[in-house]
Amino acid sequence: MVTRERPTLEAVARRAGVSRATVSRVVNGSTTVAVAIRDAVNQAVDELGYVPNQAARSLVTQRTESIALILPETASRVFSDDMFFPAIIRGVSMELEAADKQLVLMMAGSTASHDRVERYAMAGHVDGVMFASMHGADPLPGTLARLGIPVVCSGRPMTPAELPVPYVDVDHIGGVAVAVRRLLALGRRRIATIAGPQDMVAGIDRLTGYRTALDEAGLAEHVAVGDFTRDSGIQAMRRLLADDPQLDAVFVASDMMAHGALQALKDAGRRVPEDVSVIGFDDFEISRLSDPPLTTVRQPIVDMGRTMARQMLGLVDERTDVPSVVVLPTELVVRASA
Amino acid sequence: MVTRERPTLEAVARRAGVSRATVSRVVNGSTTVAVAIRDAVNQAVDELGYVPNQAARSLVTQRTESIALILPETASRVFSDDMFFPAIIRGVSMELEAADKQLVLMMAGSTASHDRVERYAMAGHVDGVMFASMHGADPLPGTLARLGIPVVCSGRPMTPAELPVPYVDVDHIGGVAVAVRRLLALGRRRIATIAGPQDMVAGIDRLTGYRTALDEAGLAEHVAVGDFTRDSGIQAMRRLLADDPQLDAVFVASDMMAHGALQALKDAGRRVPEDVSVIGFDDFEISRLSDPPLTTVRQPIVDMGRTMARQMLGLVDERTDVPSVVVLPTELVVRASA
DNA sequence: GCCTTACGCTGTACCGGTTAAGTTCGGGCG
DNA sequence: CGCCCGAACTTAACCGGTACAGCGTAAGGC
Repeated sequence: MVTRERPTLEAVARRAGVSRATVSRVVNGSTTVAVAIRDAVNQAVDELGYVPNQAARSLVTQRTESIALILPETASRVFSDDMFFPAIIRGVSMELEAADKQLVLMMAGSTASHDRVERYAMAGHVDGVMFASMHGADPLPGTLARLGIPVVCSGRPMTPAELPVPYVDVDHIGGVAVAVRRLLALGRRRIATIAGPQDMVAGIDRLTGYRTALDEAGLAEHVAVGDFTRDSGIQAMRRLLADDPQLDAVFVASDMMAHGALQALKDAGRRVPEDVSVIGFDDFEISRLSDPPLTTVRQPIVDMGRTMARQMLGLVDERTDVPSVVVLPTELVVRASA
Repeated sequence: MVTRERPTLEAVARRAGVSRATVSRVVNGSTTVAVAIRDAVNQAVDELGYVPNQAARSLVTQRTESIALILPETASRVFSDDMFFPAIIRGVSMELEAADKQLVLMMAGSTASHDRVERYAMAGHVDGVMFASMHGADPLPGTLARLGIPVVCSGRPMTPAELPVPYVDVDHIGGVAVAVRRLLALGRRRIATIAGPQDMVAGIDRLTGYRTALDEAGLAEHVAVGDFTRDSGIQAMRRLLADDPQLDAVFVASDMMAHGALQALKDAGRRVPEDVSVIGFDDFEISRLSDPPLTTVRQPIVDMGRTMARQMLGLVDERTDVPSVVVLPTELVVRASA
């Protein structure tokens, strides 16, 4: 493995017969450089195959042109079958690529890796840190923000509002309200819910939306809690059926759990939508293809990623026109299950 | 946003009353440093919250402690519904995290982004580059390897073997052979296949496996080609049925296409497995849950990611005991569809 | 014709670490 | 007692860029 010597600015300068400083100016935005010299330098750059050394550049500019995305789960939990994180990554990646920034991906499931993330950001290895969907009142975003590192979260952070960090979220409550209203319009009156984990804002807000809507209709609530996975949806649906065999509708706080619920309902001999109406939340690809196809509240996950990345780019450029909070709309997608 | 001044080695040295060099030796493996001094330095580090500046370190060590993973697809295609890339990322990430290296994720769908990747690696921003599942005879891995940059591919590269790059792959041909043999054992004789894209080794090898096995049995082949997506599976299955309404089995080169095929068979009024046996390739999570559950050839994707990462770590450490080619076994997982 | 000004380039001091070479000092040995 | 040696630390030379002060030159003003 011949680690070929990479040419330096110095080498280019010698070949073009100018000074390092001039080459530097040409390589960056060539402001106020004579055309003849600029051409000579560019030719030397091409001939030597010169590429600026990022470490040297970062050392003086204090910028790395790369942004971290933290997935606050252990690697094994992140990519089970849920398409949330992949979609976030996709949105973020599109936007960063367009801005010619690099994406550094970090899992941070354990407390140990929390330190790792903090040290990493402190080491100046990235210009900013984005968090995808946090659990509980994670102090890390606040900590980093206090250190002057640009931070953006997907999902409203649960930390006390001492130091507010910018975030992008979707209208959970409004989306759920529309879903529950559809169940009511279908004549359903025993409407249960499978809620998400109550240490995540997405879990809490969707449950709040359900409660509010049911309250308005003067109906009794019926709640089972899952953790957004398919299996937990199966378990929760079984509990709901055991508690109230007469239930005629269920709002499920994630599509993965909704697929579990469909499975459990089928196993219990209930027909969907004839006996029980089911509405999910997410609108993953597979929800079009389930049996029956799932009515669900669509949240624009890729857009969340893009928006988060755009906020971040605004922050690192110290632009003042970046909205620090963005709430994207949700939309009811009606299919066969309700 | 108060960009707090980060303490430098110099500051730590002053506070501990020693020289920069000594602090440096303590911060890295503290070889031959007196205990008293070491403790004093460590205390100063803690008090100041010192974290070494990665750019400065990289500049002199010529190492960045981070590794790139290239997904040779545009961002929008990578995370459609296929779990291949997420699983690779997961495996790679686990292994790199354990080695305290960072993962830089890059999409490289277009030719333009090819240059971006090349320039990025040349700029010394990463210590090595891993490629996930390439199309055609991509010259990029060879180019980088020639420049002395450690490279590992997932999937045997199709480039002419001028400069062989290390890779990890699975036993496509053996796995497919086992699958086809099962179809034969079930008494099937009109066995079709839905092949993967013929510009990818995974597509080519799986088709070869099918052809070989059918050849041995003295049966005629019946091929339709898809591109690993569910939709292409639906289309291909329709063509196969139109060509030979009597077919009694189909080996499908990916689970996503197999799910499409199941859909198309159901639409055409065929029962699985009574009328037609179906075997897929991948063993994604959802294949346990399809109707009927899918018999499939399991490939250990997460392990591929891990193995790839381990090879890479060996290369950057210039260890000589790293196998440059690893072929992982596949395994037939029998469920209801065949 | 001389001085001012602007322009364009060069020289060089950093950025914050690592590491080879140099210095100091205590102890073993002849 | 002097010499030599090694351990433990300091000094200083890089790594490869950026940016700022400075300087030469040509154009412009009077």
